Amino acid sequence: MFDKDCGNNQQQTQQQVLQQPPQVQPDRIKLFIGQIPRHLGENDLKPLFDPYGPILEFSILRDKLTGIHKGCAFLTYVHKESAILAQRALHDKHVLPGMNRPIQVKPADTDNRGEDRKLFVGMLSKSQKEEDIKALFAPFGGIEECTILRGTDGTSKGCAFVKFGTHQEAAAAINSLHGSQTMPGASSSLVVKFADTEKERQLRRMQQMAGNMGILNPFVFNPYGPYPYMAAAQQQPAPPPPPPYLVGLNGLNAAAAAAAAAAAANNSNATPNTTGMNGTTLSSPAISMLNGGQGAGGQHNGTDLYNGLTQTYPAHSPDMREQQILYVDVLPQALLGQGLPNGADAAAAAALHTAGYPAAAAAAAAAAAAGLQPYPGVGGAGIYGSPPPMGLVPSMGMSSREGCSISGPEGCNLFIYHLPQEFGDAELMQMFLPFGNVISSKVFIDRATNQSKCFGFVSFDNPASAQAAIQAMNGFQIGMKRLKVQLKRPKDASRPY
DNA sequence: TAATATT
Repeated sequence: MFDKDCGNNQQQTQQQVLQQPPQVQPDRIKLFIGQIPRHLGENDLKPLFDPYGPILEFSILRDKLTGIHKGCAFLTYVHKESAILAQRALHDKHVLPGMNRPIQVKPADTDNRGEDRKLFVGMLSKSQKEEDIKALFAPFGGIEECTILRGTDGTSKGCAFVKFGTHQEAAAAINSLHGSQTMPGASSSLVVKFADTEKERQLRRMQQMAGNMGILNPFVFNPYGPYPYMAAAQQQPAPPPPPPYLVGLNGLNAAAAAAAAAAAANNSNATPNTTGMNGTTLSSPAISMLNGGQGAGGQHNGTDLYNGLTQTYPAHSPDMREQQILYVDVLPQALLGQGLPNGADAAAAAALHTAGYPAAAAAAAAAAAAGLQPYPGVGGAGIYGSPPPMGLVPSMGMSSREGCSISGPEGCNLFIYHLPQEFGDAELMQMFLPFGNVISSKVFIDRATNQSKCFGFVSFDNPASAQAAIQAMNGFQIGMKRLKVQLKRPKDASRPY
């Protein structure tokens, strides 16, 4: 049958022949090969694919910068029929050594990666199988793929991906099925929506990491505050220079960002059963790679009080939306070897960073290293401007688990809900210092578990600062949660029961 | 309730 095709090609015009050499079928199929062990190269795998016909092109996908094996490949046979044979013979049929899922052999997705026709389905029963999901979605169109997400033990995670042939079919399924029913054992009605795009996934990972890692620096992170608001509202004569501890913090953030980004980008390199976090030291390539990245508006050198290394911190741009990149000259050596997330593929962080994910970089920058040493001064006299009024400074002897806090005047005291679990009084204070003199910060601690209850109080010495903080920080996203920042009600009104 | 990856 191949002879017949060659014959057809010979009948084409001279120009067509030049564009399309006769031995290559114009309708050849490029296959995507997945679940390839990362230690296998092209030559190791060729024997697997050779039996189905002559191969036109076969290449393992590798990271552009690092050359790291991505665990997948593209394969094009000379003949379309070979591709069909190979897919039929191999797809989902073998588990390559070291993998825990079978090899994938299927037509490669093109530019949009099929994302516009791929659905995420949530709130499924754990007992539902691929066939059940297919049956549910079949009325809306042709299903190209249906995958239930499972843990390594094979149990369903209660969600799935379903890929239709067209965007319209997928949309129809959403319209009819989303919220239409509640599956047995599910906590709410069926969720049917378009799957996250690759960028959204990156962001999600970053945010999760930011949330997991705790301390967050609104100076770097929050694209809409606090400065723009403060400038607009003229609550403060001028943005204060970054206090020394924030210079250090930015360095920490940058290092954490490098690590976070590396870990995120590194997911593709993780061996099965391994998550993104391990104790690997942030490797030196991170430093050199990140040195190449210049953040918009970031340039000034400062001296880190911890280690004396040169640092950079954001300039006081009137619009913090400009400041979405990492500001790094030199990562603090003190961070290296502190059990940051896997930085082994740190160059990938740079890749993420330079490949059009400024928001991801910013989100990554929001994550700061665990083990941050509070700068002497946090928790004491005000970092900015004049010290708080006498008698309002939290006593050094006050235990952070006592749950009491000092109130400022009415209109100056904030309730903060949905704090990250890791936040203590000091982190809470750091987060609100940009808005004025924080005279007290208190995270509530559960006595039984010694864990944060994820809410707390912050008090300022004036209502304008409190309002500025609400404006900038209410709704501020940390990880999967959003802060809720409200005025605390006066004492006499705060006893509803 | 979010993943093994798509030049």
